[in-house]
Amino acid sequence: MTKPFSIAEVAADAGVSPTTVSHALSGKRAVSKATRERIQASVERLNYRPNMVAKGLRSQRTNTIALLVADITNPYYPAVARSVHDVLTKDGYFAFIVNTDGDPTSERNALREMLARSVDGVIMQPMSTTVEEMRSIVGPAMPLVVIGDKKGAQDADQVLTDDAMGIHECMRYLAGKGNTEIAFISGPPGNGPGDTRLAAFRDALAAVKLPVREDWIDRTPYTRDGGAVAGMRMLARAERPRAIMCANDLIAIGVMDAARAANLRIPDDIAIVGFDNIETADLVSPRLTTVDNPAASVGEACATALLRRITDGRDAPHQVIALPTKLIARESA
Amino acid sequence: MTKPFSIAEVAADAGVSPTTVSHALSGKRAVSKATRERIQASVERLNYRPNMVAKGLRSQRTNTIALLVADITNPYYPAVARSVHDVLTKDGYFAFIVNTDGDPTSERNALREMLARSVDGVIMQPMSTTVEEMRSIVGPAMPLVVIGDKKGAQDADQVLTDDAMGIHECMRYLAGKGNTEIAFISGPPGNGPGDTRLAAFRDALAAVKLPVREDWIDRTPYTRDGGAVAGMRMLARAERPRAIMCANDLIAIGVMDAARAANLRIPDDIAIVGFDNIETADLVSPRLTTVDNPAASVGEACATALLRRITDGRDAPHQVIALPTKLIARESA
DNA sequence: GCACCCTTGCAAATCGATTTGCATATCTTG
DNA sequence: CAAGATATGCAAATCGATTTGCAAGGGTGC
Repeated sequence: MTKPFSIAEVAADAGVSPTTVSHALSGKRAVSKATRERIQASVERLNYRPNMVAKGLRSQRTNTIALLVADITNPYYPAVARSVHDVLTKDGYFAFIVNTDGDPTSERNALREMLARSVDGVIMQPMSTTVEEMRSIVGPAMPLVVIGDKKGAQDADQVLTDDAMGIHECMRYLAGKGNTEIAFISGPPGNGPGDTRLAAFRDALAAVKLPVREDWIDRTPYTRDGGAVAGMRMLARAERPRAIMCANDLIAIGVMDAARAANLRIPDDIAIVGFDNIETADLVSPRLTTVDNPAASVGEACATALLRRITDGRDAPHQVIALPTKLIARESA
Repeated sequence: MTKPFSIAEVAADAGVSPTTVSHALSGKRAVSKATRERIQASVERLNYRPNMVAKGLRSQRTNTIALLVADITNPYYPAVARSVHDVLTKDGYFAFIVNTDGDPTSERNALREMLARSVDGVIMQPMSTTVEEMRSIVGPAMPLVVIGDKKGAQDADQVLTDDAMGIHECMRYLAGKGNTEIAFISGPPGNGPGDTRLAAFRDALAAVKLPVREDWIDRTPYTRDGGAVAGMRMLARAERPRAIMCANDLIAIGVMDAARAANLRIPDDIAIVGFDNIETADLVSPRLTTVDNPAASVGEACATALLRRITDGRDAPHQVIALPTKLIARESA
């Protein structure tokens, strides 16, 4: 065969109508044992599987969801994607994974494309788009789970990590070791995790009674290269901080590159801490002190919340799932 | 609105028939300028986008492909996935990414599921399934690009890396440094890259006139943990090799863990080399000597080949794209 | 033996977009 | 100005599965 068999062919083969085949397979209406077995035999012989596109059109359910991330190349996202995948697969769902690069236009386009594809739901970590804008694109009925943005909880279910918790712990740790001159390198401004973490950083510094120096706050793309560039910028300042916290581990690794290039010892000359605790953080040298972001739990929570929203419908109460973060003290700070 | 608008609603709004809207949008039949503009205005006002599910059912083209990988958590795959994504997006395609864990049942199920979803094509790195079996599942018409398996080129387009090239170079390098006792830790047996690489290893040893010791050949899952386990096993042998080549970088990193745990210095006591050259390879300490597997080029080649196959149809000549690999000599060997 | 119910099966409508066949309106051209 | 060509629009069929409404066959009870 050059094309999968249709229900009509199964019906013909079994000598019944397509209706009966459908009922026999779905069990929505009784079908005599004899007929059912005959149909079953035909199904197996022809290797029939219902066409999900047709099914999706009729039932308005595609068993498909969208996972929108900034860049799958950042190891944090595969970890999320993997547990999302594992939860979904059990229920027969599959995911489109789309990279948006955190770009507002890409984010919106991706949302529109996914809507046009009738996905049953969307999981997204917005970088440049507010939850309200997202909602306005996908319409009020689309199940939507947003990673890590407390704002807009009325427009979407939320899975948020308590970034402030880990960052406070981190600042206490740094201050406890005598660090008073601490910089922060965040991601690009917008609606991404960098903003949340920067805000938490400001709070945390205040909590340990340290001043915030605006000239020690920088922003750069969430990549190793971005970190290297911002790191060089930071370390080239006339007054240079003694510690740098970064919005994610990739930036921190880039800053380590910059520190090495500037012949600075880590952590003696410059302490560096990251955020996420990606696998690599434990592998670099010196091993990166960072805040653990439980990617697998985030993914699992997102997928579970989304599936629940899909089955419960839009009137079910909003879900807000908060996950803890914690400092992982290693060698870089 | 609680649901996207349909072509019928656009037609009603513009005061024409759905047919005319379709023709106006596709340009397959002339539509007077006035009508066309009126339709365009309605489209924009209602924010109409054609329903891809309906379109897919009618046209038998979903603008969707499947990317089947063993485990998206292995950094090699995100690198491939990213360039696949970038090529596809330009042409309005999106990808399901499915993890198979290299398990034969999962691989087959995934193929069947993707077939049922009418994807326009499949990119897969098979681990336990032959190309022939894959072809028998998806049928003769499905565009299929396989990563790295020379066998079965009559059943699918191929993107293969010349693993033997890098491995020969590596053995020459190792032998040149005086290593004569070299082990190989491969992946699970089946149809995956480990088999190809192990075969190349045997050839390469012979080429540098070194004997192959069967007790220095082991197999383990393609993960860091797998590498750690096999590494411990290997290093606990009465006669222990002086160098270990691994089927991928993750295994190599696990072997480094094992070496450290056994208080062995790398590379002095035990040289370790990996395969893939994932980002992390350059970050671990000591920096991992490995064979570069050009993931981005692989992804790009896969996506390009698949799109071409989709547009050219199944009678177009088979594509076999070979990409070079090369030794990246760093510190671990 | 009649009425009623339950089981089982089918025809037809539906989801939304595309496309073919047909019909009308407009335009050329000799 | 007649006739053929061209432009433009619509109704209906189609893709494949689901589901509703209808009907026939079989069985039961009184």
